[in-house]
Amino acid sequence: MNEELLTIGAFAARARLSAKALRLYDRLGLLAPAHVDEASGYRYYRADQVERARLVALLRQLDMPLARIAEVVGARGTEAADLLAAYWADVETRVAGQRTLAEYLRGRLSGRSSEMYDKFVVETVDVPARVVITETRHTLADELPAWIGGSLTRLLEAARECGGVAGAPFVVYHSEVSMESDGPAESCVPVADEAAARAWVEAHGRTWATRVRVEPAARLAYTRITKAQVAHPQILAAFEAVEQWMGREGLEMAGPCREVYFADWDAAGPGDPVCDVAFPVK
Amino acid sequence: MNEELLTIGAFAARARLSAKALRLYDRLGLLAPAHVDEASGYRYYRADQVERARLVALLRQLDMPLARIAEVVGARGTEAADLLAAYWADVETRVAGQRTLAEYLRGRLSGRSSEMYDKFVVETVDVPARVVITETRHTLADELPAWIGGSLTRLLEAARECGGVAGAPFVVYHSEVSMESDGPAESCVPVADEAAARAWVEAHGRTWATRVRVEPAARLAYTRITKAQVAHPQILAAFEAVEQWMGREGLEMAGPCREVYFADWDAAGPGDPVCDVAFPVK
DNA sequence: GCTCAGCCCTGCCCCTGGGGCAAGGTCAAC
DNA sequence: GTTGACCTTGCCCCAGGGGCAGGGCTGAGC
Repeated sequence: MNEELLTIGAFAARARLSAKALRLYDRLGLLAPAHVDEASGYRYYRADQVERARLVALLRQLDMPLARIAEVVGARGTEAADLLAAYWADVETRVAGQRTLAEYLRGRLSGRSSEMYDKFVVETVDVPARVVITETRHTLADELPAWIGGSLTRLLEAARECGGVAGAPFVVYHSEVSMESDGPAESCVPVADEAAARAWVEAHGRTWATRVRVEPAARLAYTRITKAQVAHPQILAAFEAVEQWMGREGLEMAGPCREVYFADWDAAGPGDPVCDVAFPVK
Repeated sequence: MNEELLTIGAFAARARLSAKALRLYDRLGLLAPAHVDEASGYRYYRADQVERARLVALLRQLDMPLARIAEVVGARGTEAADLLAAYWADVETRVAGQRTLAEYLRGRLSGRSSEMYDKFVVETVDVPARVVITETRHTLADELPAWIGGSLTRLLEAARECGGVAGAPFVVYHSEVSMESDGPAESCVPVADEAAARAWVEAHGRTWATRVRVEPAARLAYTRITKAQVAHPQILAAFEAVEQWMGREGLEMAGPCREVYFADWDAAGPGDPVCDVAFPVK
């Protein structure tokens, strides 16, 4: 070899990685040694592989999964920078949500209820019985926003042929929707004309399993949240706050929780109120 | 039972947790069922345990380890809020460091070297040979700042009896110090009087394995960083930047890397320059 | 050429926080 | 009494390695 080859230990020291990690990366095809002795199995690395190994090590410092690291180090040109930027934007989004939740929990654990009221103002409102057209689906939390968007768009369009939209669209969670549990969730749009709705569903409702039902009158305990708060996990703080408030007020839950979208989602900024997180109470 | 007991499935639904998770929390003692049927092994929970379970679920949304969650839910009064605040502050610190590193890497991967120069200006300086008193220790990255602080404090005090401090203290990394690899690192304080230093070490140097040596003259490639940048993992960006610069300039590494602390650490603010990240070059 | 320390190899079990499945026991409604 | 939904334990799986055991390789000194 005219190029000096490094043993795994020497290479590990230069790359700021452990030999164990290098063997793993070899097995995963992320960083293969330049040469492997067939008889002994010894791995030998070229000095110019240090740069790639260093990059892997630095990306691991960002807790990037090895699969995504493989994409980054395999990308050409500015694509690698774009992949990194996308990954880091995801991290920042997640941390921002967790930050909101942490602030809420800190207030709750400290027992200073004034801080809680600062964060979530809970009130009640009576809503009459209404006819709604609905779609129901099992989905996980990460796909929920996309499904809600599509579903409400379809229902709002259909509502025009059912006497028009007669109230704010809402989504009912018949069971928990989280990263593990998949609901079901039911998106609902109130319409003015029940007969027209039943006719429309009869004619067009098969594609998305659209149904018509009467949402009974209820008293709702709710808190108003902003567009930025409508996401996991920070929205859990709002649900929690309403439930805590119900407990303090001695109100019992009378049905599944829901999110009421009373504003134009697309036109709203992150800080604008767009949604009420609500529970039916007795 | 006058209190209605919930089966694990019903309890899981109310608590927004999986039955699997509840069994794990039971085994870890984090959330024991109110009653376990001896014959069947069935777990039964009281409705008032939902609150604790919800809290666990929310803390898990913050990626808090179960061991720390156990501390939080077991704490009384405002202690729980303090533990949460401490945990979240750790997270924010870590993410802030990763954010800095991510920004550096994005600039590097995008290939726009101007951005790199914006972030790290690398220069060279010639330093003469000097007599230093040193302490050497194996330590991991998380304990490194505490050790550096204590060690340099001790050495600066000792230096007063060795003719005084004759230059900026520095720390030499003879091998990688990270979360996995433990160095060794060597803290050094230049002193004016070699004979006095050797006498002092002879008399008092056993406690901390203090030694005296001559640091040879060298040309250093270095970049200046702020107090906020002196932490893992973001400081790795500075080391990387200097090495990249050396590669472009055709300079070869001539010894172990080091951090030179030229300013008063305690008096500096997060944005003040306090440290040079340096490599000896040929 | 021999020896011995220091590398290196593979393989196995460990960690966290569960998910998923199989085999079998229970419970409640019909 | 049956049936189907629910519950139990136990085992294997994931990432991203750490740590150790048992054995092979290599190179420097003699």
